[in-house]
Amino acid sequence: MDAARLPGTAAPDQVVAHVDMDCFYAACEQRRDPELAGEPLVVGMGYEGGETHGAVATASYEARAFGVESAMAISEALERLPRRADADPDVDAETGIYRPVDMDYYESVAAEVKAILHAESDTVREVSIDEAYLDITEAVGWDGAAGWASDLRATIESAVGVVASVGVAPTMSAAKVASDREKPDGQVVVRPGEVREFFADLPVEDVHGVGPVTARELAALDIETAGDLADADPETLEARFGERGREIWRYARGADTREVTPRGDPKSLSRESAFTEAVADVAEKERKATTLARAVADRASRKDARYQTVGIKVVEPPYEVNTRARSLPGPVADADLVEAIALDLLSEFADRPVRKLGVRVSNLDFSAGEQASLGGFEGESDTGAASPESHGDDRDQTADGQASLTAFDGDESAASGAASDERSESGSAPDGQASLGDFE
DNA sequence: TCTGGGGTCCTAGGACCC
DNA sequence: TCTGGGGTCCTAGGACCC
Repeated sequence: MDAARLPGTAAPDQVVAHVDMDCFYAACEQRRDPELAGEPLVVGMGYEGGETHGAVATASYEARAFGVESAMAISEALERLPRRADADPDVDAETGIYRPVDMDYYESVAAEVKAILHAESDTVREVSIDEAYLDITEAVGWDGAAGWASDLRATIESAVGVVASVGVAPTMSAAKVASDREKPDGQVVVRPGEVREFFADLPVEDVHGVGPVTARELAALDIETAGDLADADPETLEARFGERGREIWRYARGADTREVTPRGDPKSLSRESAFTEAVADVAEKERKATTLARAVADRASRKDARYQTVGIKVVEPPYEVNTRARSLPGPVADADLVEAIALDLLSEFADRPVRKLGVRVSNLDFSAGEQASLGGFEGESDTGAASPESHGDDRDQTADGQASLTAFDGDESAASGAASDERSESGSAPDGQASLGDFE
């Protein structure tokens, strides 16, 4: 659909709202514990009460006044804003409150907000726990946009007890920037025709898709504002940054042709966790990898996802990221197999110090739920078990599917067990090669 | 900057196929 | 075998987003 439009041509007349919760994790903590309202509050990831490890996930505005920022190391945040629990009550110093992330609680609060959003529009794209785009072209339109945004913010605050900012614009990228302009508890409406002017003076990092690396390279080209980017030569940008170069150029010009669409199924699921300090001990690394593998398999199973690829991430000091992955002949749902593959991939790093480990499953397949009713299906006859959409995948699932799985040199029993389960579940096409041969 | 956790997309090279 | 073109899938790394 987007491809039908030439780059740079106007998007269809679309009214996009971006709703962004303000300091969401901190706001959730304050909702749960009203005594935290108005306090400098820091919510830390990878942080346990009383420790100094981890990073700032969210700081309340009161904490930001002390220079505490998102992604900052907790140790540094503590230097700028000492922890109240550690402070000498006799010394009159400003202190803050530190809390570890409680994702389950934040998700429950987010669900209340999302329910409100879905009542406002049929087309909602949830981008993250605290952010969503709404297509309000039909439901609201331009004339009602400001009043609608104001009502929405009031509804969220009174019904859920957290505060949101709203941006409305003709494109997703402009709506996103607009919601950020009057934070907290603010709103900005950018009308069609105003987008380029709206962007002109913003730092180039505010353009979606421009991060620290690209911003540095752009600065070397004397491109510092979104206006500079809009005026730059797209050929030069493309030569330097590939397709993304042209894309950020279009965004800076307000020519973002993306339409708001709901998010589909996830492409991958992962769990990762850092050690407090780098660890070389094999057993300790394996313990963590096992825990992560179990957690990721559990997450997949709760989402009814099968996976065809299992991978690990290994971060070595100072911050070298390594990834390894192995694909299977067909999708599986088998925690033992995830664990065995993760440990096998990890063995490459046996004698190396590691600061962080991750386990990921990808190549996800969500069709298993539909096949569950065919559960009685057994054996080699492959009629019916494969859904039409999975036909292409089945070509890979030749008779050697079992051999490939068992060839994996980890836990043989787990691997071969998974292989036979898998074959009976998805119904392997015994001869994918023959059809390829017909091509000649 | 010495750095958490969960994702997405793009690119480049290699294996393999006809 | 160094000779073509066209394609797919997989792995690994990088940049980015929140």
